[in-house]
Amino acid sequence: MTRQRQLIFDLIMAAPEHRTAEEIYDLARAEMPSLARGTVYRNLGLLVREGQIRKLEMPDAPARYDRERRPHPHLVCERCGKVEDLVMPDGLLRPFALELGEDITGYDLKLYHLCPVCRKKA
Amino acid sequence: MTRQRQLIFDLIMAAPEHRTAEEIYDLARAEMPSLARGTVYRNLGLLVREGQIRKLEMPDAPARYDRERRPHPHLVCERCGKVEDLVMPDGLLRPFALELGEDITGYDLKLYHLCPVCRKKA
DNA sequence: CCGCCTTTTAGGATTCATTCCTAATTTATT
DNA sequence: AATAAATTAGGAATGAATCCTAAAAGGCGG
Repeated sequence: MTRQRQLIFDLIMAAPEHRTAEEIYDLARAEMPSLARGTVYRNLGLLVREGQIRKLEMPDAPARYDRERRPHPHLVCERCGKVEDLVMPDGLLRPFALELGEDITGYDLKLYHLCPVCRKKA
Repeated sequence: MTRQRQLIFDLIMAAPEHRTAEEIYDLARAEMPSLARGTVYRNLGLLVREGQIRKLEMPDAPARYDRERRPHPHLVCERCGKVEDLVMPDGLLRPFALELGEDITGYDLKLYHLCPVCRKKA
């Protein structure tokens, strides 16, 4: 566990925001100006593979990273891309499990809306 | 409506596969060798904006295009990326509508599994 | 069918997120 | 502290997608 990996991990764990790699890079460089962009990407990938954090693919935008490791749906603003965590209601995917035979290994559920800030602008 | 746009549209409508832009480009060039890659991307974007087809963003892979315009969930093989359409059970998202106040503008639901071909290999 | 205006195309350059490369440094181990 | 293994900085490379421009095609009114 290197200083740079620790820093990246801490930054993600410190706040509920779903940041992009670039945002994490900028934040981290405020504390460690020599940090390389590639190091951020490599460690994010590593943390995801270890199951410590989650990667959130965003349509037509860079991926975001989520400190919450348990699977859950997301509410995404279709204008600005802001992301909020949602709670998965019990048994919501049951109809699919019944149809497909329980061999679902994961899911990705995004709901789109206009966040209050973007609604006001429009 | 140009020959190239018609060709791209026809190729998507002709088969249920969820192809990438590159696959569509290859198929189209078999019939029209002078077709430019940019023309494929531009027309796919155009067809999506018109609501004629749907764009499916795929994790760590190029986007795929779906001839079915009505919103619906997808079953995705986490190994090879093959995509199948699913039927959305009535009222599945109701719990969220109740919680969030009906202002959901769209959704994206992907279920991941291993397709039979990839299961056999593993 | 003809000219005129608008849209679209081919082809290549460009962008942007992300990955890869290598020598130098850091971390972990003995 | 010495050595082996892993990681870093920095920049080059990749790949999907977009953008640019001059040339070609569509589409219309006559």
